[in-house]
Amino acid sequence: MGFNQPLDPLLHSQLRLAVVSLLISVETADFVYIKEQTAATAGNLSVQLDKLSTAGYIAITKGYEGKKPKTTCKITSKGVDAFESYVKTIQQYLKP
Amino acid sequence: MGFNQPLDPLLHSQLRLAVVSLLISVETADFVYIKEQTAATAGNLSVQLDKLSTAGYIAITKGYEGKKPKTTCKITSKGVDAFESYVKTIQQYLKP
DNA sequence: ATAAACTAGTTTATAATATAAACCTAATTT
DNA sequence: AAATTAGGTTTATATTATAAACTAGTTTAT
Repeated sequence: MGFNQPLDPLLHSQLRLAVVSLLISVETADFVYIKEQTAATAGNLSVQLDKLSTAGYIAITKGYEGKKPKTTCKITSKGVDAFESYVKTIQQYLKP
Repeated sequence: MGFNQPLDPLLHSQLRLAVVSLLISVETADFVYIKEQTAATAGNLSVQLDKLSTAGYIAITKGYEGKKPKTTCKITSKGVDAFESYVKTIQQYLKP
């Protein structure tokens, strides 16, 4: 219980935290929906989804809905673990 | 109550959040103590204290203890407000 | 008394991040 | 068929965080 426990840098980013938080609550969401909910720009979202995916925090599936491309995201168990751990850690900063 | 409310970028930094959180709990602390508690490097701490001070979130007093320089920090009411607001905002990301 | 090491920081340089702007491909509308 | 829209990705730039190097002075050892 101090002020020196590291906060997972992958989650300590407004947009990535919002994405993971959203995915935890809905379990699956597509690019456009996430973009709307987080009010992010498409470019930024694309980059941050990539990072979360590379880290294994989310799984990205690319497919089509009719003729339109559709990118679907789902949180992984690793992502859930990381989020829960992040929450515990930052809570210590919030109520000391 | 969504995933798009901005987190004060001044507080959404591990070290600055730790500093402000610490100062809220102790009311006054010197450079060396903050450095120990947060396990920060002196350079990083110096920069981040400066930013918090410039923003008016903390007040920095430079004096001497005997012959040694002593930098003392204290949170301001603006800093308290900002911290409380930050806590409320990030809580919405943490328990959606 | 002087060199070596230590304290308390600051400044500067570098690496990492976030963001926006520009771009791409295909589909739809006019 | 030209322009617009949808769904993204890539690239360039600005901001941030961090460490490394440096400054100024003090204490300790020689």
